[in-house]
Amino acid sequence: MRGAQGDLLRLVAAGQAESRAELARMSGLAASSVSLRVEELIGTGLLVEEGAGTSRGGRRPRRLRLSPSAGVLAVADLGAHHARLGLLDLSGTPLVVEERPCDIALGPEATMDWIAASFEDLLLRHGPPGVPLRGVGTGIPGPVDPATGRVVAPSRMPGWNNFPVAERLGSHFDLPVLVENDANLMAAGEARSWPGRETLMVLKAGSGIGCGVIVNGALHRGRGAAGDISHVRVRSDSSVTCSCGHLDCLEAYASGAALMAVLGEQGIAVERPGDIVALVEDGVPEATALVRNAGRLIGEVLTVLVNFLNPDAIVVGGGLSSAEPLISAIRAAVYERCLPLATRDLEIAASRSGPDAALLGAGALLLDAVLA
Amino acid sequence: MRGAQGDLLRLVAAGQAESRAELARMSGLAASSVSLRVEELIGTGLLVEEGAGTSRGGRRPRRLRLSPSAGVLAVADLGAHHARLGLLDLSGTPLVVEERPCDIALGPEATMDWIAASFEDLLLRHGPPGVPLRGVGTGIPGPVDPATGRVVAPSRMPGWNNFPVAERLGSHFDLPVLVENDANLMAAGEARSWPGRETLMVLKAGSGIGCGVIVNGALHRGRGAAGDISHVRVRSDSSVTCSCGHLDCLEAYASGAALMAVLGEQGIAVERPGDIVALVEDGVPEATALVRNAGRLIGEVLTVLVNFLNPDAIVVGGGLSSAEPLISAIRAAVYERCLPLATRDLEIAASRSGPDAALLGAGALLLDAVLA
DNA sequence: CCATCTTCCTTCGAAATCGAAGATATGGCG
DNA sequence: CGCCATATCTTCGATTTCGAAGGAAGATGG
Repeated sequence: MRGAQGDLLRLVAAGQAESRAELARMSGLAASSVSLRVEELIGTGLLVEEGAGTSRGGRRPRRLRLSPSAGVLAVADLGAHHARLGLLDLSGTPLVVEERPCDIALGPEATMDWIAASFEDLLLRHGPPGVPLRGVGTGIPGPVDPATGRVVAPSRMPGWNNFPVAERLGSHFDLPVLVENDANLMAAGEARSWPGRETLMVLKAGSGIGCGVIVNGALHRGRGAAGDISHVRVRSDSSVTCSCGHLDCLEAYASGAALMAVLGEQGIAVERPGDIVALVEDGVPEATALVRNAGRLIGEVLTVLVNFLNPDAIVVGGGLSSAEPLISAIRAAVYERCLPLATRDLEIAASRSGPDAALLGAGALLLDAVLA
Repeated sequence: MRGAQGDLLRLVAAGQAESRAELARMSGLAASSVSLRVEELIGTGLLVEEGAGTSRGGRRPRRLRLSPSAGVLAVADLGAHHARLGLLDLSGTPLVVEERPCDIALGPEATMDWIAASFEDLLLRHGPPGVPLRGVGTGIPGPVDPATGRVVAPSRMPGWNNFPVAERLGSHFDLPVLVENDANLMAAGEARSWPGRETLMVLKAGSGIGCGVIVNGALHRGRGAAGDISHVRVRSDSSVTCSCGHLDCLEAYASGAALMAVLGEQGIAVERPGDIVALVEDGVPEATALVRNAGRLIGEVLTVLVNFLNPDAIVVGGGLSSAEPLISAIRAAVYERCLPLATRDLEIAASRSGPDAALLGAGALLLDAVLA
């Protein structure tokens, strides 16, 4: 699984290569070396040959796939009140995905132990017999220090500050463990749906506002908080104090939580960001206006970042992302104020990976650890 | 010069390795392979052995250096009214640097031909005899499309839009040619002075405001305009229309040109950004207040970007950077409003590479092309 | 249907790379 | 001073990787 062998498996798992010829092109190794190694990998049962692909004008390639029995990954995406949990094969294809209620206010120990137990449960009920678990990972709705796997100064996770999440989760499994910010995972998941786009900004618009950054195809972590845009000061007539102690943070105006609060004051009861989307689709004008305004504010913040980073695409995901006015308003703001060179081929679009993006991202990142 | 050989030369040139042992560690090759290749490189005259280094507790390493006769690079940093020109050896050490007046308003053809002639002149007068020219490069005070080497929509270079600068400069030399935005070159130059700091924002505060971005040790170009912060809208009571057509751009308030205009209105004549620094050092209160305010505005823009990118350091260069109040004000703004995780180990400091940063950056980037 | 081109994959000798062992050189310490 | 620990560099046989040539399988086009 080490070195060159790992590289080849990674290419196949990531869907970047499907045949020996493609592996040779992508890995830079000689075709003959690839053949040798592939033969070994088939021998050890990690790869399987699976029929022929489509010809590109010559002999048809013999398609390669990761063996379904090579292993599974258990991944989770932890939210404030729910968690999505899933099993993936090593190529990142979900075998099963479930959503279960949970409450991060119970604290990090209880929550991590609950995730571990849920993984065991999923494996028992849906894990293919005899296929080993190869890695576990979870997303966290707060900043994670990549060096230590600890949660650092989360704004809405009381009791979690500085808790060694990765260590606790890892204590249940003697395996590679991944703990990462949820927006970062979403970004890693989307990245695979945008081939050819090397630099992405992936916005997570849900109860909060998060953003994951892909630079040159790789997740940019910074010090663990990279992509944070929720505490940017927005231009506003009124004046709101954010939970972080500063004035007029984007999150205080444009997050799902902020919108729900405003709707609540107007006597329109909403429980979760998805309810806002439903209101917008039903044509409730108050909701539409709110969402459009949120999009404008987010878009104005993004203009700065688009000029600075010059991404190839801005991908909008999260519970609010299916509200069409949100994306339109973001588009309008960005295209209006950014430099022509920065917007020339910039695509601004809704998520392609859907609600499982974070789980897919966890799989993609875990794969690197597993095949290291 | 190809492949592994090039990698070893690059490591030596970049100062990342000084002995065979270090080369082995940095390159990942086996010590024996390194020895073989180094012997070859010494044989072809590209490397020379130069005395012994300091022991780290065992046998002393035999220090390796690029041969002074391996080649020279001719580099320039083009400004609005002046150009810095220099010759570097392949390890990026300047052999000679000169500043000459020039005028980009004469148009791209004349300017590029003038640069080429100046390179020839420098070589005649300062080039070591028999040492071949291995590459040429220049910085441009405007956006450069990395794919085509053309200037794209420059705000203050009339007549240059879409001109194939790299092609024109290259027509004089049958060699690798580099054309890059000036702030990007400065960033590439600073990067070598900040070992261990992988992600940098390098601010160029001169007549204009530019910024170069280093992510994971490599220059981030985006679509050619990455790092552009001059047209971010700032919070302001008054209301100024920028040359780009939008309201209240940072550049209209905090660039050297803007400061000079304000000072002019106050009857204080200044010719170039350096004069402002002199006024500040002389304790002229109007100048100090202006510079401090510019720093605050720049700092407020940087807060957004620091939260987003989580750089390891912010480096301030350019003609205004030696004005101490500028950096203090930037520091104050950033440390006040950024997330703790983002500022925990963030360093905000003046340039370490000095006025030749852009030339050094051109050398570093050219080296990659030369040793490709 | 057959010649020809393209692409995929394997074979096999040549070349590069590795890695273990040893030679060389130095600092530290009793 | 002599011995040991450490680090650098080289030697040499074993292993891996390369690359040119060729075989296999299919597309294309008369």
